[in-house]
Amino acid sequence: MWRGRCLCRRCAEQGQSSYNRNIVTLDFLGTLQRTHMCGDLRSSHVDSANSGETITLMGWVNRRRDHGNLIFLDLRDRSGITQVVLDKEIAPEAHAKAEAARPEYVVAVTGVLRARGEGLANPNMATGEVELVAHSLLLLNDAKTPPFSPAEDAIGNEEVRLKYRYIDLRRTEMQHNFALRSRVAMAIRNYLVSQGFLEIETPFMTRSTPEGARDYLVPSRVHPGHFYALPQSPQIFKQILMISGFDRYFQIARCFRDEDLRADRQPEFTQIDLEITFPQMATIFATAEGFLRAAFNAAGITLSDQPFIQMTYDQAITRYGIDKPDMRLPAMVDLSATLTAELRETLKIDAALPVLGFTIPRVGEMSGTARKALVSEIRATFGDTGLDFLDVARLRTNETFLPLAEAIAAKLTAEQLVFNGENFTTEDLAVVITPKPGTPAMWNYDPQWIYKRVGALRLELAKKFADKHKLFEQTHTAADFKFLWVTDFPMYEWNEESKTWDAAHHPFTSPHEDDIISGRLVNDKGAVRALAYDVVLNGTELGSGSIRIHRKDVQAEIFRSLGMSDEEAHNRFGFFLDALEYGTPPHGGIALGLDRIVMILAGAQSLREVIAFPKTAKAIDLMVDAPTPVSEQQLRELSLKTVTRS
RNA sequence: GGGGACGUAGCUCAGUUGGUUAGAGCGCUGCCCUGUCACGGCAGAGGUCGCGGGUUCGAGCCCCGUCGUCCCCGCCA
Repeated sequence: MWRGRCLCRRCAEQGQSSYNRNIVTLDFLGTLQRTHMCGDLRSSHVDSANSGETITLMGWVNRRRDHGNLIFLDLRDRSGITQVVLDKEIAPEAHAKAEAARPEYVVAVTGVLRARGEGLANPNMATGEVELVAHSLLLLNDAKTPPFSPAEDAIGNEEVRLKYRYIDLRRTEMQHNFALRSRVAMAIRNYLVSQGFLEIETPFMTRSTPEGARDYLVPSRVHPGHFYALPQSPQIFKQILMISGFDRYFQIARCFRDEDLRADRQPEFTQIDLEITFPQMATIFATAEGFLRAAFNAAGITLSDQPFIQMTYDQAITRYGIDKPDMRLPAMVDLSATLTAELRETLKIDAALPVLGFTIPRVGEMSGTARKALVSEIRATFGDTGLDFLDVARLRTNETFLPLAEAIAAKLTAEQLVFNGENFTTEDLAVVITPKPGTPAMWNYDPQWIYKRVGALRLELAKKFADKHKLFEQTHTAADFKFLWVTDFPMYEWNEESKTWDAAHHPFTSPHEDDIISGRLVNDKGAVRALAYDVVLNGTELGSGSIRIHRKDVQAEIFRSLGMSDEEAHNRFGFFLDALEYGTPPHGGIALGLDRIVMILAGAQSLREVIAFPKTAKAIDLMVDAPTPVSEQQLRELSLKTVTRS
């Protein structure tokens, strides 16, 4: 064995003295087969009869502890780690090879499993009762010193992790995440198939429909100047599958949206997409709840059989100030009724507007200084928004306001001060948000604006105090997961910029039948409710769906109301309008984000932890380095020319 | 498009008021070690302080610009 510095050009250039410190002679695998996985070995596998039965493990060197004539290798595969002992007296050749082994070398070990002696067991390891005494060791491959060690719990920065994703993915946590993801996806498939759903694939190369998100485009070589688009969702295809009579469709489908990213948004992501004919919302809810229970079950969590709670969009806004309420936090309460006319006068609070209160658990334990800091923080958060707040604990110290404080406390005690099974005193209440007089122009006297702004503050403060109050601590039981359905979304949203009505969901969503019959669809767009619904878990939107329009006349009316001429609608969706004319059954469905479900189940803070090869916030794949420029030749073939934008 | 945080050894980070030769832990290399399991001991290597410009006698530190990563707002039917 030649030992010395690697002299190859690459190492010389990089100055990496660490590469191949010892040039080792690598072994061939030959016909050797693995007999066990590292993480599976237990006392029951020990060769107690001394029959000499051997075990062969293969994997990566996790750690090496060299005691001279005795070397320990922690051998790792996806199942776990087993300690291998190399004793110079027992197996001198294997021992010599182990001297050359380094972390992340790939090795095969054959030997006899033995129980560790008294005091030698490691209770922190699943396999800590046993160790493999090596008779032979094969060095199947060496490894450069990795930029970070998969054996370490402390993880490096994301840039390095993403560049060397294959090393990052070796970490136990990541291995668990993807095993979990696989189990969850399988459980969902099994459930849906058992409910009579057919899995049908739809195209990736499809037609750009310039609604919603920006498309990723694919240029056509044979049709210069023409482009396919990657699907933002299989929406139209799944509706056409219903028109085609497939009755129940599902797909675990990749979707693509060219929008700015977040911790919970990737440019390509995976949806559990399904659609049924002759739908009642209850059927769709039961189906989604069914596969969610199956998915959680696959993660070892048994959810209750009770249907998820439901609330309307309006209720969500007035109680939580957001359309995806986190039910782990107490709701807001409208305290308008507790304010007498005199108090409103004294406090200069507008009689027409809501006065909202919410609790911050144990805020009463805060010191005076901390409380002051919180107060100025809230002021800063609101900025010059025309909102102000009252600190109830402060109100209690002022005789004028004592009745108000008592009234508020009484109302909150009734409705709010039991949280996570604990009772709080009114000292826990910090804030009551009131619209300040004199600056109504900023929010157009819109109560919704107040609800949403206070809702945002509620979330911010919850995050701030989350650790302190163990608000989001995971016990990994059903109690950690608060689901709900939000229904009756508005059909339209007013677009202040373009002065038009936009579809709040998508333009294939059916309005409430009542709102069609009553004529509201034409006369009072702002009041039209959609048969659209979201499923929300712990403040995260897991998915959304709707009952679709199945009548051509209704679909045409919706397109018109969105400011789309018949001609324009025909240009964009002609094929779909045609399809609607050939016997379209009522249909509806839903799509849920698989990545988000797995992220929550894994207790991860980012989708990147549950997507094997994710992209950065700027949509770059750091491992393969994509996107890249392409050759002039490729561009010419596609009849494309790049221009530099100023 | 906007706001914020970060960028110093392979990794995690420290670096005082701008002042001599930029440090620590881990990792890495060599030697020693038969019961370790985050092994230990001794010795050693390793730096374009993200990049570019400016101020200054002097810049890791101050200023301007730029690039990258992360978080948030806008955006995501």
